[in-house]
Amino acid sequence: MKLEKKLLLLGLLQSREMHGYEINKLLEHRCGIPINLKKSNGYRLLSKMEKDGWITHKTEKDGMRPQKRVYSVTDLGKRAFLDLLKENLRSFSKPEFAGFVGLDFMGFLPPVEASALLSERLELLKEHFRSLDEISESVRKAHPSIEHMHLYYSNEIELVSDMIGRLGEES
Amino acid sequence: MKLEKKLLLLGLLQSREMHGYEINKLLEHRCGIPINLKKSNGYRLLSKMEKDGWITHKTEKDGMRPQKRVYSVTDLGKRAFLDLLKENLRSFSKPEFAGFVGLDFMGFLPPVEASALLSERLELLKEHFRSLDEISESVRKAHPSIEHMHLYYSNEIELVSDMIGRLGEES
DNA sequence: TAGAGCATGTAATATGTTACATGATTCC
DNA sequence: GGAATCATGTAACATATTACATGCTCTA
Repeated sequence: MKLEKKLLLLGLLQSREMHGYEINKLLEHRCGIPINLKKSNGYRLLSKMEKDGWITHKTEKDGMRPQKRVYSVTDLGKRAFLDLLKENLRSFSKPEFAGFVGLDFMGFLPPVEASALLSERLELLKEHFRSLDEISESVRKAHPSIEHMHLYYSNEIELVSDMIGRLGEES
Repeated sequence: MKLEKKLLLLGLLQSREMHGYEINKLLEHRCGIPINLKKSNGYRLLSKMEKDGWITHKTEKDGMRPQKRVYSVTDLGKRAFLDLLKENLRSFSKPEFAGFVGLDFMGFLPPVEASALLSERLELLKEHFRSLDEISESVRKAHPSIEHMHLYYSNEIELVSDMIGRLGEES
């Protein structure tokens, strides 16, 4: 996972220079970003990459606001970025579907209960889907990952709906 | 993630008693299991769950083979299992798609190169898909998670193929 | 007789999260 | 005047992987 997080940070910093807080804000809501990056982990990775010479920072100050460390990617970092990028495109990393584990054990619950629980889940899924769906056409065009996730969630919604339907027939 | 791993272990142990090595063998190849569980982590979780009173073991020995610790789920463990199961069905945990991160940065590479890398990836994807596909109809019927993953991979293959196609037109 | 498999784990390391700390500023 | 936001991080903890250790048995 770590490598993908570095790849993401290097990619973002190459589109424009940013400081830690700014990146964190960007990723915090992150409905359209395929991985999770928490605040303190973000800062840690930036420090690590700076120590490794992949990025450098200059200190900036706007008026009376706290100092910021504005990072930019070094030549070494750009080479590292390309290596990470190639590796990422070339290889296939099995995603983990933690939420699927329970599906195989639904038989342990009465169908009515399982159905109710899956309906709760369906609502959450739909809500998340809508947030992806609201992303503008132009942004999505430039971000194939969002298109991917969009399709994933629409299928997931269909599958869960079907399951609920089948549970209804059983009871 | 940890909770899903415990859920999985408890579920497996309720279908039949097993020892650590056996569970690990089962999950090691795991083309049809939605999460990863490495050997030493498996042993660790079993110890933890035993310490918490969720499972117990009896020691068995077949002939001259090493002793085994055969685990079974306690009443407390069964209750914990049901709680974990309900929580898993009810909630929606965003999967992370580490492999998608690079897709948004393809523009940093010449289309021909990106296309070649994605073709490598496509082969790996197809190979994995075939291994899922070989799972028998009856096993898949009993494991909705496999059906889910199966659909996921077939879509993923299509998307990556399309991308390669589009990159071909660009160059 | 060498290597794979059976069976258990520990130790060291890597990775990630949560809660906490700080101190100014801006908004209500 | 109090809460939210800006901005940085550290410390403690939680989780997971890798490499290593042990020692027996079965197979080629």
